[in-house]
Order: sequence, then structure tokens, then C-alpha cells
Amino acid sequence: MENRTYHHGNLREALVDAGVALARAGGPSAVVLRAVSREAGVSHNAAYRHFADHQDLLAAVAARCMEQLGLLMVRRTAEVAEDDPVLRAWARLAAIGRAYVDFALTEHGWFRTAFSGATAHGAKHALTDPDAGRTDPYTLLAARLDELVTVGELPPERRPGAEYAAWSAVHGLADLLVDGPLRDLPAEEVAFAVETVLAAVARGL
Amino acid sequence: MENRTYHHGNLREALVDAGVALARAGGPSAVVLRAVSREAGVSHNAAYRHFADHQDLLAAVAARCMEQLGLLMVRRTAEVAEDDPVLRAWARLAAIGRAYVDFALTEHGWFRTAFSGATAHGAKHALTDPDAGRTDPYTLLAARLDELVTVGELPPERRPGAEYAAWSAVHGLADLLVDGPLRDLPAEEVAFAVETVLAAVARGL
DNA sequence: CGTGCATGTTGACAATGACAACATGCGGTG
DNA sequence: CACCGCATGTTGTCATTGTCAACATGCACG
Repeated sequence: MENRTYHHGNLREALVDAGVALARAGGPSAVVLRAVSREAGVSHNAAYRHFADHQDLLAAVAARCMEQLGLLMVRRTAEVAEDDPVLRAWARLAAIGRAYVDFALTEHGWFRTAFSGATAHGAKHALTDPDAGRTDPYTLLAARLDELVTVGELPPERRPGAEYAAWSAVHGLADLLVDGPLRDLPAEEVAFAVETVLAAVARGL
Repeated sequence: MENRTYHHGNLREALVDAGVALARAGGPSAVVLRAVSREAGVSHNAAYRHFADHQDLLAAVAARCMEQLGLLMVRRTAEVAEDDPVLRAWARLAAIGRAYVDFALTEHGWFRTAFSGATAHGAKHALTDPDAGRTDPYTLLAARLDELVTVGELPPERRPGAEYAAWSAVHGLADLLVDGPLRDLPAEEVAFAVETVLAAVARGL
């Protein structure tokens, strides 16, 4: 954390860290170039040596937020204790769905940041990062759907495009609850909505 | 359009109109107070006589964008030509779902603006507006679901919360396609995703 | 022991949201 | 009809932000 010398050492990481911290509390609009630099104990414009512009920095922060989402999904998947393969497959699918919504509700700022900006470009070097796909929400979902096929609960001819159905439903619910018209829903109604959507997804696959 | 006098006449409407025009092309971030004032042929700060702040103006513009979405849904619903009541009910549900996604894709800026900001406050005087609920997307969806119950296609015990399932799926798909990770999906894959999601929704209800 | 070039810094500029002080003129009052 | 209050617009100003340009520093390599 010390400003060892004139040169920071690994400013890029420090900037992203600061951005992630700001994003957590204030969402994407809080990831301000100058504020991030300030937080990193460095002068504004220093960031331009590591990021093309504000958008570029935001994309890097967004990637980290997305990773946080993925990590929670992984954790929740691991927590599923169910021996029967069929029930376990369904439980795991539900677990990542619940994780997705929970993340959106409890880590409001991170969730909104994760989906704000061009994540596509930042993911370019995902090929070099060995376990990048390990926490990618899309990949995690695909694994659950594959598992459902394996245990014989999802007809193989229904497998193509199944991600779209599951992901859309859960993501839409999260977005409506966090940012959208369902923002002020009372807590028990939120819980009801989540269960309803998850049940509908399971039936709809 | 003439600046009749020193006093504009109905500046509020003019400002919202300008905001809607800017939002159409550039999304919510294009709804800039000064740009809107400029567009309305009035000096910056004039808007402060009609809106508390930027957020307030944006909410008004968002309401109009939401109304545009509702209007497309109404139009598409009316276009459904199907005599059989059962098939008509399903066709109408699919029509508003498709309208939702089509709107998001073709009116990118409007869609993002409609869901950016606190629509809740702007909708407060919806009670005074006679046909405000007539174009409210949520109300339109509820009508379709009620129709499904009426024709006996949706068990009444499944009716509660059905909005969450249908709305979440379609909204999530729209958001992912427009702003999210599915942004750069090729056209035919987009079409496939839409059909897959709509089919899953129908099964999941 | 120098020196080049990546990395940080200082300074500047235009755009924006917001506030304060001032200008204008419509509508109601005498 | 003359007057004036108050809603409505305007001008001026300020802090913040993203971005560019010019300059400073010092690590790594010769």
C-alpha cells in the first residue's frame, strides 16, 4: 500500500482494486477516473498509462465484479448436499439461480457494474487466464444444463438454447428487482417472485 | 415551435420531447440537461423551473419511453388475427413478448432509457392520467395472463406470480441482447434465442 | 556510469449539473 | 386601466469530470 517510489509497482491492479471498492458502494457511476486515482494514492491521469480511457477502466472493474458473481455461484453450487444425482442436478441449477439473484440484491453495486459496459473486450485475454472460464457465469450455467442432460432430466434436443431461457429469466428478475420497476417490492414478495421464477424455469426447460 | 414570447408556453412538454428525441439516439446518457434545454431553444437552467434536477427530468423522459414500449405492445396485440380463443390467447402473449424484445432491439436508446431511473416517482400521477394503465407494460402482460386463465389454459392456482416469470424471462433476454454479454450475437442466433425463450415461458407458466 | 523509455505528474480545457442573483411579463387587484 | 407579485427564463458562476499535451522521474539495460 506504500508509495514505495515514484513508480508505483503495479498500479494497474491497485486502480482496479480501488474501482471495485467504489463500485461496490456506488455502482458503475461511482467508478470515476479521478476518484479511483485518488483512492490509489496517485494523481489523476496516471490511469491513462494503463487504460485507454474511462470506459476501458470500467470494463476491467466490471470483469472483476462479474468474477465475484461467478465465485458466489461456485460456492453455492459446492454447498449443495444431495446424493441422488437427479435431485442434485436440479438443486445445483436452483443454487446458481438463487446465487445470481442474491448477488444482485446484496451486492447491488457490483451487480450493476458487472453488466455496465463492454465486457467483451476485457474478456479478450480470458484465453490466457487459465481459470477464467471457471468462474464465468455463462460457463457455470452451461455446466448445470449439461448435467441435467447427463442425468436424463433434460432431453438432448432441448439442450440447445437452454442457456438463453434460464439465464434470461434469472437475469431479468435480478434486473427488475435491483434497478427496475420491481425495485421497491417488499421482502416476502421478492422471495415469492424468486421461487416462482425458478419453478417456471425448471418447468420451461 | 416558435418562441412566442419570453415565456415559452409549455416548456415542460417541449423539454420532455427533446429529451425523448435525444434518448432515442443516444440512450439515457444522452439526456443531458443542457443539451435538452438547447434543443428546446431555451437556455440552460430553464429546466429547473419544471424539474427538480437531472434525475427528475430523466424520469419524465423514461416514462415516455416506457409508454412507447407499451404502445408497440398494444399494436402488436391488435394485429393478432386468430379466431380460436385458446390459440388467440397464446398468440397474444407471444405477441407482446416479441414486441418487448423487438422494441429493445430496434429502439435501443428508448429501451435503455425506459429502465434507467426512478420510474416509480414519475408514475405517481398515473392515477390522474386516465389511460396511463392502458399502455403500462405490466398491465398489458397481466391482461394476457388473465386471458389465459379465462380460456382455461392457465390453472388459476398458477396465476399468482405468473407476471414475474413471463416478464423476467423476456426482460432478461432483452437486456442481455441489448446491453449485456449477448450484445454481439449474430442475427439468426438472436432469432433462435427469442423463440427459445418464448417457448420456455409458455411451457413454464 | 549513462541514458532511453515506461510510468507518473502538472497544467489546461470544454462540458456538465447545480446554485444564486437578476430579468421579464402574465394575471389578478385596486 | 394602472400596478405589482410571482411564475417563468436568463446570465453568471463554481466544482467535478474526462481528456489531451507537456513535462518529470527513475528503473533497466547498455
